[in-house]
Amino acid sequence: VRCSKAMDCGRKAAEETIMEDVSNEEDEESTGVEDESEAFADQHEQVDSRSAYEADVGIFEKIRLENFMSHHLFEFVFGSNVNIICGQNGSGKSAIIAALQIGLGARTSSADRGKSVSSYVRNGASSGTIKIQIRNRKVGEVDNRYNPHLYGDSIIVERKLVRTGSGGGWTFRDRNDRKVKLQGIAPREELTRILDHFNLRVENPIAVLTQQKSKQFLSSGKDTDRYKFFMEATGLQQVKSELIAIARVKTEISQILDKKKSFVEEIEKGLAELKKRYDLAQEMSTLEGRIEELESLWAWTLVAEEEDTLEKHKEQVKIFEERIQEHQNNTEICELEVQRSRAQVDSLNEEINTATQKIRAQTQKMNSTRTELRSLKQEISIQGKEINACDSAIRDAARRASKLEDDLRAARAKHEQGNSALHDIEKDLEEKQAEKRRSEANVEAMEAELAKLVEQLHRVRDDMQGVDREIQKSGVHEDRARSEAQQYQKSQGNSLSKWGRHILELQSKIDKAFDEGKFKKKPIGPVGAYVNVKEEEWARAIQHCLGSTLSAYLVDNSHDQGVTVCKEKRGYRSRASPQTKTPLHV
DNA sequence: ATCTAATTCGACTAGCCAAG
DNA sequence: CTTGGCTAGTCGAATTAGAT
Repeated sequence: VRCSKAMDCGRKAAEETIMEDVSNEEDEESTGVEDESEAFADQHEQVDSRSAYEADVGIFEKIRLENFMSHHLFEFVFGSNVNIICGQNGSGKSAIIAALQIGLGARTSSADRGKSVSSYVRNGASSGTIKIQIRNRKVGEVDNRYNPHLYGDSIIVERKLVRTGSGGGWTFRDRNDRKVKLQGIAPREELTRILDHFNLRVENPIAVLTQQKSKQFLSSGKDTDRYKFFMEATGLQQVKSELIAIARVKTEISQILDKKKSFVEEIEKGLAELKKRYDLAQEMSTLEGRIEELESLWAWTLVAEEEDTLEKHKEQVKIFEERIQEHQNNTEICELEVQRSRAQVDSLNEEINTATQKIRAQTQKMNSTRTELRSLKQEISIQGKEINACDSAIRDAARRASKLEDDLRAARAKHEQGNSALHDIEKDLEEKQAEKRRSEANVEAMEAELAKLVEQLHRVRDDMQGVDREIQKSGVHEDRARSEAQQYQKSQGNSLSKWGRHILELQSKIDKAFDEGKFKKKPIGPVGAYVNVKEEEWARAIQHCLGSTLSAYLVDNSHDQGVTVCKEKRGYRSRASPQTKTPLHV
């Protein structure tokens, strides 16, 4: 099945190179994907053929797609200059452009064909692959190659797309389809470097003008859109955003610089402080040297003084030695005197002994006399004790007589006191009786007051019963009013008017459009009419969160999405996503 | 090679305000 | 009252590092 045509205008303007989707050939399909990979690397002979005007680096040599959009397996060798691809609608021409964009890292939104990477995987397949070969060779003296020691004459960028979850990624291969190991650089960064090196701008609308971009440029009447397109196409938008980023970085750096300056000031202050301390330390060191000198001087002065003192002491010692000699001479004379004195003492001792013997004899006589005196004193003591006993007996008799007289006086006084107490008790009794009579009168008055209070209490109870009967009557009225309100709400709930002022009119127009066959399937809505709130207290919160969605209508196919039932816009904003939410469009 | 969790970044939306 | 510009917040796709 013919898919596309490529015409190499650089070499042979009229010659056609017909490319075919190899997946649709039965015998090719049986070879499998791995065989195709080898073929991808083996076709260099075709690629190497070169005209005099072709570029040495940065042009596409070949593209290979597996399970990408409508392509099961597709491979295309580009001509060296201008290539024109043509084919019937749906044959996959745009898919090749999209593959070049997605394969070289463009955002999926810029390729116009899908929102996520997974949407580019062919229906029925779980993953897909894009392989793009870019020329990287040197011919002549100028060398514009990118990392030739890693890639050689061609760089193959491979991107794997997966349908579910993540896991897709980038792989880089050399001319011989060998995987290149990146050292310390992320795959995405490597791709950016390659694209920057070759100045490949796959998101620039001038480089790749998609159908949507061309419509935006050609048919939009708005100057802002045209200006936006101009900014993107000329790269000024990128320059502008880079300038903004640079300005931001500059501001951050100047802030850091200010901080560092203040930091330096602090350090300088610290340095001055340290210098001051250093000067002080040096001054102290000088003073310490001076102190050492003075200490040394002082020590030698002391030494000189001590030497003078020593001389003086030596002279005194000489004087003392002379005196000692004199004393020794005196001592000898004194010893002779002592010997004479001792002889005198001996004679005196003999005289003392004889006197002592005489004293002993006199002492024995005195002792016998003392014994006789002691026996006489004992006899006198016994006589004295007997006299004392007689005296104490006389005193006891006198004390008993005195006590009897006291008892007699006390008995007489007690008798007189008893008479006066009896008189006091009689007086007290009279007072108590008078007080009792007063209390009885008080009790009678209080009983009368109590009777009045009981009567008042009965009256208040009667009043309260009347009020209770009134309250019961009011409750009955309230229940009746509530049930009436519920009935009223139920009757209002059937109305669609609460979902918007124009909702009834819109509903009738939708009904009419459906009857006329404008819709494949009747739109469902308003959404709010299908929302059931289990607990009434959440109703307002839910209404607030859902907002205008409550008054929207739902369709389930792209045909019905484009149907307009009301051209004029009344009170609704149509800018956000008019075809999906604004009630006037469904 | 595959899967998961964390992070980044762009697209989208609601709300506010000013101009016509 | 409508429209358009601006901003803050949210959501989800894409990417990457790390584990298996």
